[in-house]
Amino acid sequence: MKIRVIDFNLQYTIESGQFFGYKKQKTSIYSFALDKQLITIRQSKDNLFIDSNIPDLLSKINDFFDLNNNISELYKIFEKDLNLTRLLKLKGLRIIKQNPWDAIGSFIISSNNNIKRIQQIWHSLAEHLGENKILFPTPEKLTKAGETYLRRLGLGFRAEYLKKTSEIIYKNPGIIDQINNANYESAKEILMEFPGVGPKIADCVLLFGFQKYESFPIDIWISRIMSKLYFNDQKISNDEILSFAKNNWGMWAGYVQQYLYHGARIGLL
DNA sequence: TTCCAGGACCCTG
DNA sequence: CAGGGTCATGGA
Repeated sequence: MKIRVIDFNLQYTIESGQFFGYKKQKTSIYSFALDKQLITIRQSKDNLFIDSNIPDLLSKINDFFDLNNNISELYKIFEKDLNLTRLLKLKGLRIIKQNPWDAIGSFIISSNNNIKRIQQIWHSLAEHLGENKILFPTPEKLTKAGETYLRRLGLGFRAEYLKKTSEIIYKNPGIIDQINNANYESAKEILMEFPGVGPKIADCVLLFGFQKYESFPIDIWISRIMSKLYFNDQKISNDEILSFAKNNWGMWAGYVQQYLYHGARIGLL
């Protein structure tokens, strides 16, 4: 199937460290699970070519890649702020809409880890415990697998966190809806009660799993680049960065963050 | 060999 | 509240 897209870049979107459950087949050909089925996708100019027979594919692609969101407002922010003008080179990068539990589990794994190994662990979990060996395992599967099993898959100290958080959600699945229905601040508080979830991972989960676009995850890359761009390379607390992001970018803060993160990592800033 | 990775957690001063 | 050590693992 062929889908025409505007303001979308598949490579930037998939390879900007927000999503780990994909495999890159050749240059710029990706496969991942959409609606519980594996699809293969590539982009040529303004066309996406998708190998899949799942029903209602168009709306699911639009939903997953946030294609109904008009991000020209984001580009205006970049044009007005000279610190951000270079980020216009990343046009088409969008925030992927992930399954909430997938996002929680994925970013618990991300703690003090590198992207390559996060992906390795993600796929190892999927192959050993996930449905059809392609989906991120359910809370039930991870709870019953246990901490020792997860350690053998290479999770290290994160095994305890993932097991305990899985158990909480397995016993109280309604908490996902609670987070979804809560406002940003309340949702973040709920998430941070999960073992292994602090302020940064909570913000990632809220941004990538719950589409709360005002969240602004601060890792070491964001901390460094924000200090450089807006605070004269001085030491700056995360709280000050958060209020700066909220005041300047509001509901676009999450998008700005993702562009800053990817831009910093590829040496654009 | 040493250092680091999309941090969280715990303990000190 | 700020600042440090610790936690597994593998790649550079």
